[in-house]
Amino acid sequence: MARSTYRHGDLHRALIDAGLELARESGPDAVVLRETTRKAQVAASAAYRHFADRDALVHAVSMAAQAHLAEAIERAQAEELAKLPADADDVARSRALLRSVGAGYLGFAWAEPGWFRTAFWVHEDLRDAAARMAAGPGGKTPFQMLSHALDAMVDSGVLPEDQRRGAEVLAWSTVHGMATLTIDGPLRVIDPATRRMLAERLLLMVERGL
Amino acid sequence: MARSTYRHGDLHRALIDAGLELARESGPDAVVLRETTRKAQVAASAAYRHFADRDALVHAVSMAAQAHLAEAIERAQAEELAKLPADADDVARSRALLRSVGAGYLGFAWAEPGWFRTAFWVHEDLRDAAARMAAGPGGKTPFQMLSHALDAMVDSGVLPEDQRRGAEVLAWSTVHGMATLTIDGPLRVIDPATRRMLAERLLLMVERGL
DNA sequence: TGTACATCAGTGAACGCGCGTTCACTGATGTAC
DNA sequence: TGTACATCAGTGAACGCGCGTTCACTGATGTAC
Repeated sequence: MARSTYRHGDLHRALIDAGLELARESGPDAVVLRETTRKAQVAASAAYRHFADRDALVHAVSMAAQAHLAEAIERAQAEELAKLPADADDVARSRALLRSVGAGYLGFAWAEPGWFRTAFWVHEDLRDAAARMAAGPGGKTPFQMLSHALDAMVDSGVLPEDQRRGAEVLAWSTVHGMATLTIDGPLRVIDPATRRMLAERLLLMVERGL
Repeated sequence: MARSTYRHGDLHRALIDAGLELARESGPDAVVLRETTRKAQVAASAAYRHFADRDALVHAVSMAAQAHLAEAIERAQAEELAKLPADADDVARSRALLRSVGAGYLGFAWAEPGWFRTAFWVHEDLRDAAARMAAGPGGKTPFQMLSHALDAMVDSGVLPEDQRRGAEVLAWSTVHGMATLTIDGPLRVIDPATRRMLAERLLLMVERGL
């Protein structure tokens, strides 16, 4: 009896991909070990050659989802900068940089709510551990892109230097809250057009408020 | 054989209370039907006299958690207003009103993270249904208290009338994001003193940004 | 190049678990006479 | 006031379920000679 799938090639990757597919639909709870191995066409126990337990698998899927988020922000940033007139000054550039981080973040949450939720899944046992998010192809985490944009705003003089410290947390809180309230929370009833408009105003508020 | 607990008195309420105790520790997932009935010292099947299924029970517990949140905000508001000098003008009063909504919200999230998470639990089958949160003893939901504070800011002239529409969503997003990032998310490593300071700045940012 | 052998990735049967839910029951309580 | 009876809140045994995890195994692959 031929066992063509005996050596899989890259089961580690295949399991993460299967997990991503499951997570995409509804979030991290959908990454059930048995379902994931089923999707990868492999015995359930095979997962234990690559992950210590289910939590380790979900953690890996979460990291992959974080990378997708980072990539989405990179893409939004590139697009926003490309739209800028060639003679745009540093003020306009730094503003565009910051706004595109927020817009990319919200765009990802709305386009891929399952992945967005998965990216923020936290391993029970790691509740207290330092949390560092995964980077995109460009090598930066969302937090680092946000930091960079804020630095640019200080350089261009839009953001007073004494307001710089901790500004990441304020900006991040704002868009993260809108994301969670509108995909899972009580504001999920807001239609896409309205929430896009609200996102615009939210980003303006951050710019002015910082 | 005496069955002293045959008629319970108010099992409906007792199950919600048991659920609240379980939810307090770690959130809505801890409200397991069998565990809840065990805590209420009753057979598991007894729950079905009061709730259609587990989801209905968790929903009831969620509403109770929402009421706790609303009450915490009411309390924060009363305290903040009491601290105001007697000759404070409407500007100061409306500002205090808004800030205390945010402060009460964040204070509750930090003091009772399990309940906070439970308050935002969403019934799978009700994902698309209109979501209305529960009110506190004062009869107002958190959203209504926020609305009222924003109205007061318009009346006192701090908030331009043309910025009033949708301002609830912007303000709410901001504090909700900080709450979720700091209790569950990547910012959970921030120590209580630092996050209190950041909350101060966050509320200032909202005031200025709106 | 051919053969013997060690490695170890994936198998599949089995396990115990706690869960949500059902169902026929029982007996405390309220009510009608 | 006393008795018969209907009601229905809570019982407890039973169900099937899918889960995560374990374990002895097998056979494809790489390597040493």
